[in-house]
Amino acid sequence: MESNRTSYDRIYAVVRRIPRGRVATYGQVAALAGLGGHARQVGYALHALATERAVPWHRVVNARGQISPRAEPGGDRIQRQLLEREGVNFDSADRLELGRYCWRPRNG
DNA sequence: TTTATGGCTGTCA
DNA sequence: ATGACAGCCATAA
Repeated sequence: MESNRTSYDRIYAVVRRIPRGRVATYGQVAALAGLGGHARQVGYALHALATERAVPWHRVVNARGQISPRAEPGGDRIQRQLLEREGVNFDSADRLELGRYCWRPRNG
């Protein structure tokens, strides 16, 4: 069990489980990480990450299916590029269809 | 110990 | 459909 690890590590573990071409919302990741409801914490964890490349942080978007304006300049732009590179299409509103790309994790 | 911040979310108009 | 406001809480200094 990863219970010993910190919440951040749990979040990273969940994000790492997100398959390519799929996206998950912060709330979803939080719930899967056992933080249920603390979606924000996920954002902080990913922000604290900022160096790990082993975590597909770019596959995490907000509940609106949109990329949140991040602190780092151009960061959101990079995220979009990475997603498009994985086959995720964005519309004119810079959004993606959650019902289409939303990651559907199985029981576990 | 306290203070400040933040890659969110849900509700209301 | 979009725009605006407040709330919640862990991490870092």
